[in-house]
Amino acid sequence: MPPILHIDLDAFFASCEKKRNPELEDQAVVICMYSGRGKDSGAVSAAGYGAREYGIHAGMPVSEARNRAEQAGEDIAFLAADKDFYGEVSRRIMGIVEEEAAEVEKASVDEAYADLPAVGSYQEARERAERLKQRIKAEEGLTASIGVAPNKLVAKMASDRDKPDGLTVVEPGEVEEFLTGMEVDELHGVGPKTAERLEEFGVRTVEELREVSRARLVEAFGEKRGVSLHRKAAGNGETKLEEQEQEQLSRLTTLGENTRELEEMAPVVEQLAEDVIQSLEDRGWRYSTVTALVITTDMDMRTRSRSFKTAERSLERFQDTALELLEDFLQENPDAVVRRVGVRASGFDKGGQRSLSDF
DNA sequence: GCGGAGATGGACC
DNA sequence: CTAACGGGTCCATCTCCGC
Repeated sequence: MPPILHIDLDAFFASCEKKRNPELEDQAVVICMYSGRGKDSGAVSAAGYGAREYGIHAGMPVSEARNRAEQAGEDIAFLAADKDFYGEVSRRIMGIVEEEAAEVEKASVDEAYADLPAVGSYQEARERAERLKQRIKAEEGLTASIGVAPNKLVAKMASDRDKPDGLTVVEPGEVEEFLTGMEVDELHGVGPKTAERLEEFGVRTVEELREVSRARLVEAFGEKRGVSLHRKAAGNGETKLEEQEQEQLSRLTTLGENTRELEEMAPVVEQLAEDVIQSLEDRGWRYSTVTALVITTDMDMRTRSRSFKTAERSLERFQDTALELLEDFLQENPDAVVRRVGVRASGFDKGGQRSLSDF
């Protein structure tokens, strides 16, 4: 089995900011997504290693992160996320990866799987991975952690083993040993909910999971998830790299204030729809399904969607449909109060037909 | 049974 | 007030419906 690499850029957003502003070099950094409500309303998008020491992590409310920073008495920099900038840095680094690899699958802005041209051994793969790390450091000033393993699942977990600036090689014969002692939620794709359900089975570790029969897992989790859990426990992962096709495109925002007045949400929804349609137009895609997304004040996400028989590209059609769906939702949920709204396009027709401006 | 559509939930970054 | 809370994507499951 030829080795697969998983490249993970360390504390990527924080590292991008430090690179842009060297004064931050020795400071703990927190990257935030602000909602625009209060001064600290928002969530932590990413925390640099310095900030993680104080228990600050992605997904945490900014206000809580501020409390922790204060308690620690540490001067931590809180910065607003600049996704466009991170995207640019990402593109350049992915370019380096593409030069060093035979095939690359970008998994997110800061992660990629890669497969190497004609490597004969894991030793050789290790050397190539070292070289890739060095190039990223020399050319972009960022460190990466790399996992090398027989499949994507193990490569991903291996890149996580030694961070930052790590390199972990797991040869085929070492997979079992690598997984030994791990808790189930350390398996990529097994989150808190699944871990909790497994605990009811008396399963906490990967070794314990491996002892559960495939049939029982399927019975408890359904066909796909059951089989997938069974495979994961054995360190059996996908070996094929393929760039995943985008299948949906959404925009979501937090309202100035909670409301259930359609008129207050309408301009926001129309703007979000415009953004989505613009993106589709840039790509030359048409949509056939429109979804209205609502996050209520209790943070519950609700959706309403409608599909058309043929793919559309009209902005008005999209806006009108989204607003109708939103209206339906409000009518069916007289107690719901809306905090955030969003729209989504899916069911793409990426085929030939381009917009008129292309002719 | 099998498909598509629609709604929801889990997971990850 | 009994906590606080972004934006985005993918995948799986369940239900319903027409066939």
